[in-house]
Amino acid sequence: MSDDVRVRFAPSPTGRLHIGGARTALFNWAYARRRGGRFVLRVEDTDRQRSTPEFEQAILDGLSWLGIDWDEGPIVGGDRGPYRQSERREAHLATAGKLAEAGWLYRCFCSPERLASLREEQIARKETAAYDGRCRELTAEECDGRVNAGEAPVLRFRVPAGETRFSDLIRGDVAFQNREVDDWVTVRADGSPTYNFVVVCDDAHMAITHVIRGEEHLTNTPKQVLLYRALELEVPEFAHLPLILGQDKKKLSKRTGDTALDDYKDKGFPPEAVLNFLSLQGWALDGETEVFSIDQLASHFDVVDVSKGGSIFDAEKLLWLAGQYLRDEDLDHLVERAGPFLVRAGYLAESELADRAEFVRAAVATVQERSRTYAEVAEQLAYLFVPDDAVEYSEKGEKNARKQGNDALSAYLPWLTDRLAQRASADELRDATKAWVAERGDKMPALFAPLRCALTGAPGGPDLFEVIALLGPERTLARVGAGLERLG
RNA sequence: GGCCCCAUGGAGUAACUGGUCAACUCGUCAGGUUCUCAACCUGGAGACUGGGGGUUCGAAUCCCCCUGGGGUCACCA
Repeated sequence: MSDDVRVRFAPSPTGRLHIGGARTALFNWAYARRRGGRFVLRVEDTDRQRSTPEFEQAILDGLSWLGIDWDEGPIVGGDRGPYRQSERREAHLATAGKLAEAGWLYRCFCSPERLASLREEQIARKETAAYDGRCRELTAEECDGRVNAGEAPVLRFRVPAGETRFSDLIRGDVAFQNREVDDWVTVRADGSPTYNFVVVCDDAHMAITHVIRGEEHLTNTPKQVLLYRALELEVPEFAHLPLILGQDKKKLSKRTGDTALDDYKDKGFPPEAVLNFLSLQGWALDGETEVFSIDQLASHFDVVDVSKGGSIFDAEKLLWLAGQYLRDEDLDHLVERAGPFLVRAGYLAESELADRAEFVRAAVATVQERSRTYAEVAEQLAYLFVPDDAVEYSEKGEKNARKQGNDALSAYLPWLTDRLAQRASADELRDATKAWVAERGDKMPALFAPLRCALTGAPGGPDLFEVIALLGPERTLARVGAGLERLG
């Protein structure tokens, strides 16, 4: 039934939330919303060495930052918990017991060393590396004897002959020969259950109807399908999402760029833009609309529309999208988001954000249309927060200035001093200045290039009269004075 | 290497169940606008839909082969 769709996102808290994981979560979420189903969050923290509460928190925070909420899982609870895998150990072992009883599991005493050399040999012979079944037919007596002698066996799944096929919502029918699927370990020698085993236990327990995950799990699927059947459970629908690739066309990894969602948060990307971008990796709303909200995603998304091929992560397009969102933000909202970046850059103290609110607001307003991230907002305002005699002249800015010479600027200084004393408004000053330049028979850049360099050091930027308004008369004149010397 | 998956301009995608010039967005190039940068506007280049065979009146869409790329082969998840 379409109305009891249940999907899940099952990250392991062994690192920060990966950009690919974030998209997997997003597509699961969107599918649940579209179908009126439930989105379950399950934390797979069974690798106790590597799992930490901090990473778990970071992952939850990452999802929240994007605007993804979950109906069941950590914090919110639910009646099919616990949602932390480590807390489900008993249920896992009970299921293992049941399976063993039914004859699906057998004890294996092969040493890791034997398995390793077996693998090597098989690879050398160009065969599929798989367990050879040496312990498959041991009798109960033999096994008990070895256990009493102190050997600790693993429990392997007895893969039947034949083939396993399943239908993938994105890829269609997929078939694997069972002989290619080895008798994999379900319970380790120390009694802990393995990943492929617990995934099925948990997905079944949580009544997951659609398993939507990354393509790297495609080869795990036959093992899991076999397990569902052995357990006499209904097999869920599967959908394997194409991978997000780096510039090298390989699975996105740290080598090829920022892979953690946090990196984009830290770099000041609007979360809406990141979410929008992620949606576009493997999916399109209608083939025309590029910029859309999370609500539009939720009302249009369907996994069957996801494309099969992996997509290369294009940072340029993400930046473009970021700019779309940032320019569209309400100024107060933008100030709120960009403020922390001004503080982080060391331009302002936290308290000044409030104390100098009007100034900050006016400053941010000047760069909104030319910024794509909050970090860029701060970056472009850097010139405001340096001493007037130490404005950093960019190479290009200075070159532009020197090309024009100092004549216009030095003549302008006394004129400007006078105007500023009369408290001319930005608009008045702009008009008057242009008239003044024209009267001298100069081209506009003759004055503006050196003036811009003196005031901001940059080759381009906001309207200079807005800059002057931000700096105020005193600092403006100080900078022009300093500029005349430095450029002379 | 075995197995599995995939393949539309540089990138992301579209093209209903095969049907006129393969569409949109990013990027790129040129011009306009601006003191300038960005934004914005206009225009352009860029794909014989990886290659080769079929099926068909007709294929990016169906079939086969090849090539290329990726994923995966643990007592990690």
